[in-house]
Amino acid sequence: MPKQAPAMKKRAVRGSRTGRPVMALLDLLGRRWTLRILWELREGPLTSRALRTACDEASPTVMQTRLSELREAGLIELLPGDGYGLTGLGQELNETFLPLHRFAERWSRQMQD
Amino acid sequence: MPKQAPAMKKRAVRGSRTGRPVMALLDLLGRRWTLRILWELREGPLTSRALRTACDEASPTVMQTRLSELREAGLIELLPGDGYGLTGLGQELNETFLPLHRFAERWSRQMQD
DNA sequence: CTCCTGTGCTACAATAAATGTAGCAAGACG
DNA sequence: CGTCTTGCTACATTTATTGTAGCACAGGAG
Repeated sequence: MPKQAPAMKKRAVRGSRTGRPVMALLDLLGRRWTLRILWELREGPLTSRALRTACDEASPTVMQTRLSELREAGLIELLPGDGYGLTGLGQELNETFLPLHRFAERWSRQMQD
Repeated sequence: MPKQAPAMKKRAVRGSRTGRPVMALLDLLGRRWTLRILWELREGPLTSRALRTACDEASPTVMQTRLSELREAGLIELLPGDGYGLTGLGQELNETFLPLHRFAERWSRQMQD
């Protein structure tokens, strides 16, 4: 079991060495399913299995990997009994993506023409 | 479904079949280097090689793949002489991510404590 | 207690994606 | 011509993701 108390010990987020936090964040968010997981949690906590179902049956391997990474990053947390939920920081990040839904609609419409 | 000209030809964006455009967008943005590319273009066009340099020497293979995908998605375009630049739609999307930089700073600070 | 069910999580082989190195054709400039 | 730089590709190696199966643990019935 990869027990690692402090965040980012063995595998730093790519770009974190550049000293530009936004690069580390972009790399973290750029991993498969990460954005989707945060998105699916926007309305409340979900169990790991409900999350897998919501994410089009993503494999449990990568799902657990992402959940660990997001927990290390302090964006989500495991609430005993309720599954996974956004932390305060995670909610803050998610609000950044709220305009994304509206944009996606416009984007999709423009792509069909 | 209406005719879709060049976009989404052989490999549809994952989630596009759900009919929820935001899923397709999240999948597209969730591919490696995609967010970073959009970010690096925020202040103006870059040639493909300058873009590779800016993106920590990402391999040309995946860089070209991403550039093609982003072009198909109508978010960037190849400006002869100036390299790659954001389209109007791409700029619009990028503005969605502007608060990300400020958030990343806060996030990084909180992670160090 | 035993038998369910659901949780978080892991092993492992197969497949898909990304990397690293090299190189191409086309255009601009000398 | 020769030498740049551009966008872009081939290909073998390495890494990430998938799919299937399963584990240990914690309630709730029965």
